[in-house]
Amino acid sequence: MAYRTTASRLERDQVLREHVLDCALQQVAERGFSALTMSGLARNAGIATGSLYRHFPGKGALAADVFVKATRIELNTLKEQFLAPGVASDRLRNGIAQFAARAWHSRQLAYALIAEPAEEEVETQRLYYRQAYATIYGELLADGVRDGSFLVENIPLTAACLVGAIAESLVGPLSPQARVDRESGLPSETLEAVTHTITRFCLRALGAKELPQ
Amino acid sequence: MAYRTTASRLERDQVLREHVLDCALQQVAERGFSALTMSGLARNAGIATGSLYRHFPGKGALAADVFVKATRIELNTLKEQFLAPGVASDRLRNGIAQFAARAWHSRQLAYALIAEPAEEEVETQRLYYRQAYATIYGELLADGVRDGSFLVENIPLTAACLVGAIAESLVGPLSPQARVDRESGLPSETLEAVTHTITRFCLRALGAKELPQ
DNA sequence: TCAAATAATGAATATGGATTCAGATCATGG
DNA sequence: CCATGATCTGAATCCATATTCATTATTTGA
Repeated sequence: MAYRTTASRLERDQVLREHVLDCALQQVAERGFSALTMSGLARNAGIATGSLYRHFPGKGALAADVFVKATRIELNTLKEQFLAPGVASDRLRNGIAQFAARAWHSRQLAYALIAEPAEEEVETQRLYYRQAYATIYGELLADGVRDGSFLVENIPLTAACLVGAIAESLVGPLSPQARVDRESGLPSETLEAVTHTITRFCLRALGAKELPQ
Repeated sequence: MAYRTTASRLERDQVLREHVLDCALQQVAERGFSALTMSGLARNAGIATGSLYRHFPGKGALAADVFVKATRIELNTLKEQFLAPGVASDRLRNGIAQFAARAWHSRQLAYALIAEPAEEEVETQRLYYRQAYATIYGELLADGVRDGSFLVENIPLTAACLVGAIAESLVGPLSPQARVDRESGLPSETLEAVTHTITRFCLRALGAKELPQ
């Protein structure tokens, strides 16, 4: 007998799989999900088209894996801020600032993760992870109600409002960057100004006492 | 010579075109853009597939027309509320209540118009009309700043936040209806409760003095 | 009513990328 | 260094709709 599934083989498989995912993520970060084709990705990753199917059951699953890999990072980064010590309003402020900065510097990726039309499997994950976002916002709101930072009645729905406001204003079609890109080449609003406005909007909406400035 | 483009012919063409659009809109309202196929629509409208191409250059243009037809109605309905007499905060309240009620009662259509992935041409129009929404929100905000209802610095960005918060909480994956549909069959939150929470969120975010209740 | 011009028909074709698979290549144990 | 079987390859195939177009039906003016 020959060619048993040895440890080093599994290891190499795992490495190759990650390599493919990395290439795919790079493509998505540069040109969005619409630019992710199996043949293009294979070329990019230095393997044959058919070989992709040894690692992923199909394109939908591959795209979903890319989505999950990237989104988990964002979610965990935000969660870290939200779980830090301090009053809830400060934690929200920091979370928004960080999220905004990350989106600002990888706009195409942010758009792909939050809003770009994609495979059914990606939409399913998007649904799931939006819930996850809403949940951590909701937990922060609950903390804030307890520590007196916020005054909120319907926490889940309010969390949804927060997610929507932040997503739309940062990476949606109404974001300052999108507006500038399409209209004239005028200098965009600064990240600082945008962060300030969004933060103020959110804190006020939650009934926070102390506002920035 | 024969068969000049007579008035009655143009009239009939126009009527047929509207009939096709109505059928298409019905399909979209019932099952979303993903269920809109040329052959299906033709069957539905009682004409041949090829005949669709006498009225529309292609599927993308047709879908975009459906989108525009439906969205214009929503936009104008909202604009009417916003242009009514009274203080800005009241007008916003009424506008949100009406928008929420309409979305609540035609959820699939609302989702199709606001969030469903669709043809490139539809996305283009979506972009345009989101700007249009943001613009009328922005005008209302300007009014509100003048009449003392609101305290807002960056009007365009704040308008984007409003659009995002309302869209996400009403028709996005985080909306109460979506949450209930997927999880248990528990009775959904009422339209009134949802409207109340969203209104409160928005008014507070704008620095409005008097809140509901 | 007829001939000319236009519109309607729907089966056949085009399209564009995902998926497959027969053959080539490679890793392993003996 | 061979035999075995897993893996890799990429051109061929599939697939689901959008689109076309030769043919048939309608409309119009004379």
